Amino acid sequence: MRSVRYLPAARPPVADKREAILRAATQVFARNGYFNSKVADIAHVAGVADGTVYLYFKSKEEILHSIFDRNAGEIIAEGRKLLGVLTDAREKLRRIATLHLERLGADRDLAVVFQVELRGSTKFMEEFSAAGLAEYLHLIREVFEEGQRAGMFRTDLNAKVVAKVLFGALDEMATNWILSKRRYKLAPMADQVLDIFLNGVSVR
Amino acid sequence: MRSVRYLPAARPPVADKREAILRAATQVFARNGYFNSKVADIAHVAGVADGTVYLYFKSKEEILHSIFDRNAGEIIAEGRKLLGVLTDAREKLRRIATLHLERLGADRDLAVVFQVELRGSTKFMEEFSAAGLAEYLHLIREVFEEGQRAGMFRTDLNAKVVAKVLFGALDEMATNWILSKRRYKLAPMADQVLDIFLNGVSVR
DNA sequence: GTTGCCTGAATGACGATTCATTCACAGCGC
DNA sequence: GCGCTGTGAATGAATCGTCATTCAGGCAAC
Repeated sequence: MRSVRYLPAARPPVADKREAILRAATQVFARNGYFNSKVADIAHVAGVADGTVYLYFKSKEEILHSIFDRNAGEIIAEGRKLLGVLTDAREKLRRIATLHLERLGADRDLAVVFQVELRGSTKFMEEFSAAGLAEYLHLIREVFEEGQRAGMFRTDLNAKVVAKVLFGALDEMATNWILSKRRYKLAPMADQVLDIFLNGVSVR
Repeated sequence: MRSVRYLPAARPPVADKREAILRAATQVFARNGYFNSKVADIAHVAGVADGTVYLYFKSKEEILHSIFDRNAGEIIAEGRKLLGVLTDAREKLRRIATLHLERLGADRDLAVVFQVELRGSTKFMEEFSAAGLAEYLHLIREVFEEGQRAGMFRTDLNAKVVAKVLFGALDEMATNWILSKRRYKLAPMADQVLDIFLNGVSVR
C-alpha cells in the first residue's frame, strides 16, 4: 500500500528507490557494459540524482553484486523447491534447466548482465563462481547422483563433469540467445538440450 | 658511453617488440582484467616505453583484438586441417575437441583472455562471436551433419543446437579449469565430454 | 525548527594518448 | 678511417578528458 493521492509528482510516492536503481543499472549495464556505464547514467534512468545512488549502494561495484545476488539467490531457491515436489531425477533436471532458461529468457537485460557483464574479469568471475555457480553445479550434481543410485544414469560417469556439461550447454544456449539477431524463445531450448544430455547419460 | 653495451637495446629485430607487447598484454590482461590493465603496465612488462606501444598498435583495444585474431585463426585452421586427414565423423569431433582444450590448456594466460576477458562486454562479444565463434560452431555442425548422412548420428536433432551443446560443454570445461584452484590437465576432459555427447547424439 | 531524504555541482584521481626530444646508426664525402 | 648529417625508432613526462565519489545545502513534512 503506497497510495499518496495528492501531489501527483511532487512527492515521489515512497517508491522503492533502491529497486529503481537496480532495475536501471541492469538496463544500463546490459546496454553499455559495466565499465562503460556511468553512475550518472544509472541515476538518470532511475530518475534520481547522482548522489542518491550512494545513499543505497556503497559503490558502483556493489550495484553489480546486488544484481547478481538477488537473482542468483532466487533461481537457486526456486530450483531447490522443485526438488521437493518431484521424484524422478530426469524430470528434476528437465525442470531445473527449463527454470534456468525461462528466467533468463524473461528479461533480456538481466540475461546480458548474467551472460556477459558478470564474466568480464577474473575478479568478478571468481566471486561469481564461488557464490552462485558452485552452488548451482552442486545442485545439478546431487540430482544426477540420485539418478545414478536409482539405476537410471550411467555409473561410469563422473558426476562433477556431468554437471558441468549440462550447465555449459545451457549457458551456451543463453549466450547465443542474447547475441542472436533472431528473436526466438529461449526456454524451449531446454528440451532439446535435455534430449541429447539425458540420452547421453542414461543407462541403456 | 661510446662503447657498445649489450644491454636491453643491443640489436633488437624490430618484429620482436610487437611480439613482446602481445605476450606482455596477454599476461597483464589475464592477471588484472582488460579494463583494469594500464597500457603502462603492458609496456613495463614488455620492457618498452609507454609510447612504444603506440608504434605497434593503434589503441589498447587493438591489442586485445590482435591477441584474439592471431590465436583464433590458428585454432580453426588446425581444426580444418584435421578434417582432411580423418574420415570418421566421431573421430573428427573427438580430435577437434581435444585440439580445442589442448590449445587453451597449454597457456593459462591465453585461456583466461579467451574465456574471461573477451567476454566482458557485449561489444567484444559480438565481434568475438561474429569472428571466430560462428565459424567454429559451423565447423562442428558440418561434421555432425556429415555423420548424420552417414547414418551414424540421430537425424531428429537440429545440427545447430547440437553444435552449441558440444561447444558449450567444452567451453565450460575451459572456464572451470581456469577458475579452479586445483591443477589438473584440461585436454583429457575432452574425452569425458565426448563420451556423454556422442552417446547422446548417436543412433542406437 | 528539526529531521531526514535528496540533490547536483565540485572535487580529485586516474590513465589513455600525444609529442617534443633523445639517440643509435647508416651513408657519404673526404 | 673520420667527422658530419639525416632518419626514424624509442622514450616518458605532460596533457586532457573522463568519471566515481563527496558534501554543502534544499525541501517537505511534522
